[in-house]
Amino acid sequence: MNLKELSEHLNLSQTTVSRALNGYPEVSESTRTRVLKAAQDLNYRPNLRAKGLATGRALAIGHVIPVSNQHEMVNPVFGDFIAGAGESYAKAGYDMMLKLVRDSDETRAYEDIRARGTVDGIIVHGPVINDERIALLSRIGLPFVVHGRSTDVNLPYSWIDVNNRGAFERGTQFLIELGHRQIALLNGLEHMDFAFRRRKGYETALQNHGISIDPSLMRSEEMTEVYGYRAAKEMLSRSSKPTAFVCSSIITAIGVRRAVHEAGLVLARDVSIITHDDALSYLENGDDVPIFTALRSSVRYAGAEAAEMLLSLIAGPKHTPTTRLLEAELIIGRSTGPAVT
Amino acid sequence: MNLKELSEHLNLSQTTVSRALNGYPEVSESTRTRVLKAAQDLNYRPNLRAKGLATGRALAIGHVIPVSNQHEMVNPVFGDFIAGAGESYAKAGYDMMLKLVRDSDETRAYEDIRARGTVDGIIVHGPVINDERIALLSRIGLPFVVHGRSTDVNLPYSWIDVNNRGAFERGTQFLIELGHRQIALLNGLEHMDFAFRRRKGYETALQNHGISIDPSLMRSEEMTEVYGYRAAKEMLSRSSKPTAFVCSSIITAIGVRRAVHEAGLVLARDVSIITHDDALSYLENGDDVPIFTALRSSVRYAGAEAAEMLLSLIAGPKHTPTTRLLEAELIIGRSTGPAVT
DNA sequence: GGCATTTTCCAAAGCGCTTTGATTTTCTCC
DNA sequence: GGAGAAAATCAAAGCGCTTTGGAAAATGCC
Repeated sequence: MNLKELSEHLNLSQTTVSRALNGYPEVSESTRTRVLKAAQDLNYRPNLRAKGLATGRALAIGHVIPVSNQHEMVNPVFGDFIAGAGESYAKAGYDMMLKLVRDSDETRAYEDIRARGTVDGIIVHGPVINDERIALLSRIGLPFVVHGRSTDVNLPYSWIDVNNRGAFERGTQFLIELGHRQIALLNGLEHMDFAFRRRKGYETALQNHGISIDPSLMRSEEMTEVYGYRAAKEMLSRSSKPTAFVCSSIITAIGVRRAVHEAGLVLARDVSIITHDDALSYLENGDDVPIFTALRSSVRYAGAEAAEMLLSLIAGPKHTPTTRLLEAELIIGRSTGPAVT
Repeated sequence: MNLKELSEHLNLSQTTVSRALNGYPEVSESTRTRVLKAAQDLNYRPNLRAKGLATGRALAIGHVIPVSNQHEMVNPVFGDFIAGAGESYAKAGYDMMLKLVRDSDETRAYEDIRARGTVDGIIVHGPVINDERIALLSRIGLPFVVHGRSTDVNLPYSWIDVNNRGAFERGTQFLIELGHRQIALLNGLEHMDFAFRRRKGYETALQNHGISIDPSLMRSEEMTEVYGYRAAKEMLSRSSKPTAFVCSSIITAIGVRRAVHEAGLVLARDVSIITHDDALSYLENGDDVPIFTALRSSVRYAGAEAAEMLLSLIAGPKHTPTTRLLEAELIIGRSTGPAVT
C-alpha cells in the first residue's frame, strides 16, 4: 500500500492525502479524518526512503563507535547509552543507525556518512583529547552532539558530559578526609578525554591536601576486571601499599576487590575502594546499600539527553551550541572506611 | 556532487556513469577507469536513499532489541554481538539500524519496519519460548536470522545458537564428577529460550546421575551481580548448603563469589562455581588461568556469523533456512574443585 | 566496400514521496 | 445574484538514483 494506491482508494490526489497525513492546514478537517481513518484501516505507512529523498531528511541519527585497532573492546557503557537515546528517537519517529569505525579511516567514514545521506546528525562517542572529528564534522556541516568533551579543541560544539574532574576530585577528597594518604588511581586510557579529566581531578585533590603525586600509584589502561586485579595485586604486594583505590569503572573495582580478598585483606577496613559508576542496568551497584562507594551518573540518562539535544539541533540549528554538564553523585557504600593508622 | 553533476563533468550520460560505477559490462574499460577516477577525485558518493528507492533495497540490516516493560535491562551481550556483526556489514557495504521495541507493541513494530522499507532484513534478538515474532516475520516476508532459537516454534527459520543445553549438561556433569551433589542453578529468566534450554541441560545431567532435582536450588532471574549475591547468600546460609553453583552469566558468578567470600568460604575448596561465559570484551574471564571454570562461546563471533548468514539470505533466498549450532568449550579455571565430603 | 553484429553509449521512465503553482470549490457580503 | 476572497483540492515537477529500450559507433566478415 503506497500513497498512490491510498489516494486512488480515497478518490483524492496524492497531494491532498500527503498533506492530510502530515498535518498541513490546507486540508479540511473532514477529509483529514477520512484520510487518517483510511490510512489506519489499510495499514498505510509511508516509505521512508522516498520520504527522505523528497524532503532531504533521513529521519535517522547515526551513532559512530570508534573501534581502536589495538583495542578490540566495545565500550560496555554503550548498551545503556543507546537504550536511553533510543527512547528519545522512538518518540520523535527517528531511526538509529550504528556505525563501527576503525580509527584508521575515520575521516573517510564521516564524509561517507555525510554523502550517503542516511542520517541527519550523529552522536560522537568516546572523544579523545584534541579529537579531530569535531573539526571535521563542523567543516562538513553535519549536526552532531559529543558524548563527552575534547580538551584542546577550541571550536564551539555541542556536548553532554559528566563532570569527571569534579567527581574524581570529590571522591579522592573523600578518601583523604577518611585519613588515606596512599591513594591509587586505576584510570581508563588517558588519551580518552574522560580519563584525562579524571586524573586531573584526582591530582587536584591530592595537591589541595599537600599530598605528593606518586606515579607508581597511577595506572591507565582499558578498564577490565583483570586490569583492576593485576594492578591492585601488584600494588598491595609492596612494602608501602596503598590503603585506597580510585577506579574509573565498577568492573575494574571488582577486580580490585578480588585482589584485596586474595591478599587476605578486608574491604573498607584494610583497603578502601571508590569507583565511578555509570549506573549500568546489568551492573547495579548493590541495592539498598551500595557495594561500592561510588561516583554515580547514569549513562542511560545521558543518552536520552544527548538524543534530545541532537534532535532539537536538527530541528532548528542554533548558532551557539548547547552544552550540558551532569554532576555525579557521591554515594556511600560498603567499600570505604577510615584509613588504618 | 551527485550523479548528474558527475556525468556532466565527464560528458557522459548518467546511465553510463551509473553502469561504470556499479560494474556492469556494457561499458568499455577505458571509460570505466575514467569514470572511477573522476568519482574518486571529485569525492563522489551515491546517495543511498535514492539508490534504495530505485533498487528497492535499503542496504541496511535492522537489529531489533526487545525492551521488556518490566525489565528495563539492556542485554550486556549486545555490544559484543553488534561489534561482530558490524564488521560483516561494513565489508558488504551495509548499514546497521537499531530499533528498541517494547514487547507490548512488537507486532506493529515489525510491520512498521517492513513498510517503512529502511532495512532489507533483520536480526532477531532474545527469542523467548514459542516466540511469536518468527511467525510474524515469516508471514510478512522479511528475511531474518534469529540469534538463538525458539522452543515450540515449528516453522522453519534461520538461526544461530549456542548449544545451551549441551553446555549446561556438560558443565553440571563436570561438577558431579568432582563429587558435587548439591548443585544450585542460577539461571536467567526462563521464558527466554536460552535459559530454558540451560535448565534442561542441568536437569538432564542430574537425572543421568540419579540426583534428584531440588527446586529450592534453582533460581531464574535477570542475570545481575546482586542476583547472584543474594541467591548464593541465602542458599549458603542453609543447614544443607549447595557445594556448587552453575551460573548463566559471569556477572552473576561474580555476585556468587562475593557471597562466598562474605560467608568466609573459599572458592574451589568450599564452593565451586561454573558459569557460562560469552567472552565479552570488557569482561574477560582472567587471562592465562581463567578465574571461573566456564562454558565459553564468543557472542562476538556469533554476531559476525549471524550477519553473514543474513546477508547471504538476502542475496539469494534459499528455500531451506540455514542454521548454525555453536558448541561452547569447557574451560577449566580456578573456581572449581572436588566436593568436600 | 557494404552488410550484419557487437559494443558502447544514451534518453527517458520510474521508484514513492513532497511541494510549488494553478485550479476549482465554497464562502462572504453588498 | 454575483464579484471577490478564502478554502480546498489537484497536476506536475523534482529528489538522485537505476534500468529499459533504443540509437550510434565500432567491429567482423565476405
